[in-house]
Amino acid sequence: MARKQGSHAEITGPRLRDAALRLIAQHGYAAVSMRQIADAVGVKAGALYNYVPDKQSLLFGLMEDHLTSLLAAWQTAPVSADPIQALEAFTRFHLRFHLPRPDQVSLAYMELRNLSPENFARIEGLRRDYEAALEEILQAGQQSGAFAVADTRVCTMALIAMLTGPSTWFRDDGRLPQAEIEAIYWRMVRGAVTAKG
Amino acid sequence: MARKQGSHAEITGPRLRDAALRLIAQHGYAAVSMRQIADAVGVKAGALYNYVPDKQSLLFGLMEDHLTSLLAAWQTAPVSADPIQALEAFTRFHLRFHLPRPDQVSLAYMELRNLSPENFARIEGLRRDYEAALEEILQAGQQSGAFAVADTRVCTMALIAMLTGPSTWFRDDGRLPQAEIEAIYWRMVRGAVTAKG
DNA sequence: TTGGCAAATGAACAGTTGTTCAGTTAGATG
DNA sequence: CATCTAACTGAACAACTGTTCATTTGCCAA
Repeated sequence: MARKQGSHAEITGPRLRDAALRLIAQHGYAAVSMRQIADAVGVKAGALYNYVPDKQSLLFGLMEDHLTSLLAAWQTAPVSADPIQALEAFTRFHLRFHLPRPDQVSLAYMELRNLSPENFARIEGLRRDYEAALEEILQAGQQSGAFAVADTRVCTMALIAMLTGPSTWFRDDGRLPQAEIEAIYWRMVRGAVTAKG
Repeated sequence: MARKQGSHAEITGPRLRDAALRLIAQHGYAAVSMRQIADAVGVKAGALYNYVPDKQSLLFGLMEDHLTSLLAAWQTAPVSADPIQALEAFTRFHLRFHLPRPDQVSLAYMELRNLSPENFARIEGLRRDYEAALEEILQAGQQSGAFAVADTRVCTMALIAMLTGPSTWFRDDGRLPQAEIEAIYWRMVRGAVTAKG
């Protein structure tokens, strides 16, 4: 059989990406087979190749989509000339964007090693662009005297690692609501960059 | 051929674990085959089963070794009654233990999902024991008024995520020596827990 | 009603997977 | 020197891998 009802391309395509994202986030790229993904979609393995040229492109597409939409969302975020306000905006933006997307975060951080060299370079470039946004805020605050940061590069890495952590364990029905998570993390971020040496 | 010189068991065993650790850290558990590991050891795949019952036990053993030696090392670390000093000791201990062991850190954080349920529970228990050490310090400091921490559990996760980050990118011949990394991170940690709300 | 075509199937391809085990080898032991 | 045995090989197993493609299906438009 084929095509049980109406045109399927606009349904199977997104379903494929959804299933792949979920399964890869759960078990890892190498541990998930195209047949498992096809099963989750309700289709045979061969049909997947109507939507994706190969498994590697599927992974790359998921990671690229995540990072480009992250950067696009950041572009529309309000910027502040005040470094403290800018850093708070970044902190809250980062949490609000990442907490509802644990699967994408998982891919972005755990599947880098499964990208081909060319694909890795492109994803890494996008990630650097995002990190640069934070580092610019830190540099501005350092120059204005608002922050006391020993090394903006290291501080960038430290803050992003800290702020990305909760997407591993945060649950909507968990002990703390998202607003409180935001408040807790913002207080820690502010302290980390304003501490006098 | 077999046994080219002397008894091999005490040589091949550790070499197996070394090769497996390195390869799994680099490519991931599911992406590394027993034959690849055997190649790195200089042996055929069947020989590995003289040292390990199966692939899953190999992964579990590597992770368990790492976490038990982490906990053992922490046991011998000096404890301070002063929360600030205790937190600094933990910070420096964590960095000193993890920075030279990037492969073990990679396994401990990325391969949890490849453990069988029983093995996962045991590894997760060890990790909780370690996290508890930090949380106890935070609780003591909160009660004594030395720290201003909104939630010790969240703060524990945040600090460990931040402090484990550098083992991804730190290099001995990198821009900053380990002592400076320690200083930078300790300043950020101190600021994060002492910031007034 | 007919033809066109998007969408999916099912079989096949050539490798690879973890694991087992009878057989081989070479160093140690008597 | 003969024997023992730890250590390893090589082959085999059944299952699974990503990917291709001729074929089939069933909706749509003419």
